[in-house]
Amino acid sequence: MNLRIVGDLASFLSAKFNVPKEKINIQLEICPANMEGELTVNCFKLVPILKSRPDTVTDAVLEFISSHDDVISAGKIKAFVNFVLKVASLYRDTISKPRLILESAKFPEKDKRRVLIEYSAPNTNKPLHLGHLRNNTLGMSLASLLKRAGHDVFAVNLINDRGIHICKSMLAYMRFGNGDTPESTGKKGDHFVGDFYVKFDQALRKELAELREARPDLKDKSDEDLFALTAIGQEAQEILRKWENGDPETIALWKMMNEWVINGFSLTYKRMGVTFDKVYFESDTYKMGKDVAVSGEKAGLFKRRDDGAIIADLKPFGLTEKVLLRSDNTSVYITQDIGTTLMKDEDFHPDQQIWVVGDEQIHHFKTLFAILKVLGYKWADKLYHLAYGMINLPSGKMKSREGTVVDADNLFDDMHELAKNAAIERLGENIPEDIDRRSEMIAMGALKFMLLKFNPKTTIMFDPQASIKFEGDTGPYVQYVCARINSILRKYSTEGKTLSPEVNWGLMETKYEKQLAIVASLYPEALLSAAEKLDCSVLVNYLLDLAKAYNSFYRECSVLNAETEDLKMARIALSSAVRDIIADGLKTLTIDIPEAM
RNA sequence: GUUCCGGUAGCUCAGAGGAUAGAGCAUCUGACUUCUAAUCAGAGGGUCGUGGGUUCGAUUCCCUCCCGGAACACCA
Repeated sequence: MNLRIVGDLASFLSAKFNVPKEKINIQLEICPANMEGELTVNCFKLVPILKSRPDTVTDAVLEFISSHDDVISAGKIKAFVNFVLKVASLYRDTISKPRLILESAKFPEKDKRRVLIEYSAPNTNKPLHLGHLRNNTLGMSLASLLKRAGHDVFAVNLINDRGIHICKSMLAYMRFGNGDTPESTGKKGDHFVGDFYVKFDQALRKELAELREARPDLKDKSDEDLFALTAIGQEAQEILRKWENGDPETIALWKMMNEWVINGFSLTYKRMGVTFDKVYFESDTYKMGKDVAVSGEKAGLFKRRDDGAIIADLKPFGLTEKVLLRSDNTSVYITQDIGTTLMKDEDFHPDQQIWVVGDEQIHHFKTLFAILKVLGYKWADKLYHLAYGMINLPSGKMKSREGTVVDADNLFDDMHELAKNAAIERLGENIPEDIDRRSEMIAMGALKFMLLKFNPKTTIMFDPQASIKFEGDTGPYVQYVCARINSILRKYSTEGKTLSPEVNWGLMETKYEKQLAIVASLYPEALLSAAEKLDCSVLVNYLLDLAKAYNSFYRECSVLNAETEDLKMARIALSSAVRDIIADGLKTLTIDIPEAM
């Protein structure tokens, strides 16, 4: 919102209190509904800047505002100055230049950065579930948001395609596969492989039970401890060894099964709209970072322990010692992450790297960032772990063993079906040809919106009965506003009329119209605040506010049946501007909008 | 044990020094011969986990404690 009166007030206060104008940052607020006025200056916030008493500041602000040309009325309550703008001034400074609003939702050129976002990072042993959907949605929407705000953004995926987990699926396939393939069974590749992972787990649990039966002394050991004592566990580890030694048969099976899974993932990604600038595979990167550990030790940055292991001392960072290279010269998880971080830096030269990874890895990333600081990389303090919370079900945590995991593809299908049924119910006889396309946009919009509405770090509760909604604070609620406006614009153009460049904005005098104009003009603040905080929920909640303001306006102020042709024109211009802003916002969040609903 | 995150309406969540703490859902009332009711208007519903402190002012910042979750590997 760029009101003339704000700049004028800053000049006035600057002169009166002898404070440089640049220091006077006035954030106008929307006046609470139960107060007299439309806009508010919170004078408490100016007190420290102007180094004066609240009363003095408030009186000065009130004096200036009430005598300003743009103002109809003003008053103060405590240290709040509430005022009402002249209608023409309000529109002049807000919605009458919609293109300007959209254009100013961008960081200035000098703040432009190169940002690299890594997200998704799936394991290739089973299909994606709701937790992955939160990751993917957060990652792709954040990438899109930062791009929209003016940064150069690169998104990468690091697929975890090697390790014991895929060996488990391979072993189960060797045992129970009968040479089936996704093609021969008609199953999506990731689900096909995931089923074998489940079969492995079932066989393992059977062996674990037998082992505990036969060896009472092991009864209290954890599954992890006993894994290497089971025949099936040993066999899986043998496959991992063969893989590491490049055994051709093992490699061939591994390649085949990974391809199945990744083909399956790409269908899910496509449906969500997930894309990457580059995809890394852990099978290529898992040995990286060793040389950094070694050269870091030579440079005196890391220590060599008596047994030969290389260790980073992170006590200055409030952390403990961390092994980077074992005494047998093999690397650990974090060593690999050091390597891939450096590789991504080489590949993209970003100013900032962001990882979208669950909050259970907060400690890991603190450690990683500390090590990179020890290594002296100047960009190390810009690294950011977007740590998001888990998703719980009413029954508690999602557990694959208990079959309570919400499968991504199934969820998509369920939501699509529900959206379609809801549409058919509303449309009655007139089922449009593109009903499936529409239902898909509504379903995916509802899902993404739901996942983005919460602050990323909160643990969220997903109740299928309650969370799958198309009414209230949802994506479809916002989409629906666009559909309504589209409908108005369609009807208007079939009247043979086009939007006039001459709009008399000042004709719109109701509180609904003015409120809508004010909220709409706050779009740049919302978008940039979301980008600055790396938090899409800021933008989501803004779009809900704007959609609400439009729906109130819609009910109270008829557009096509406005009293005069000029008023109709003005309301159409207002509606059109709101539609463009909402469309821009939803697109920024990677949410599509159906033309009609 | 240490560290981190959370505790706000019946439920799911916003608010992060400022006005009488908000939204959606659920419950109840009202509004479709009207530009799309996936909508709108209204009602009820709160000791902002507890106890202290900081100040003009604290749900917000600091400390105590209680409750829930997570992390603290030579696992990934």
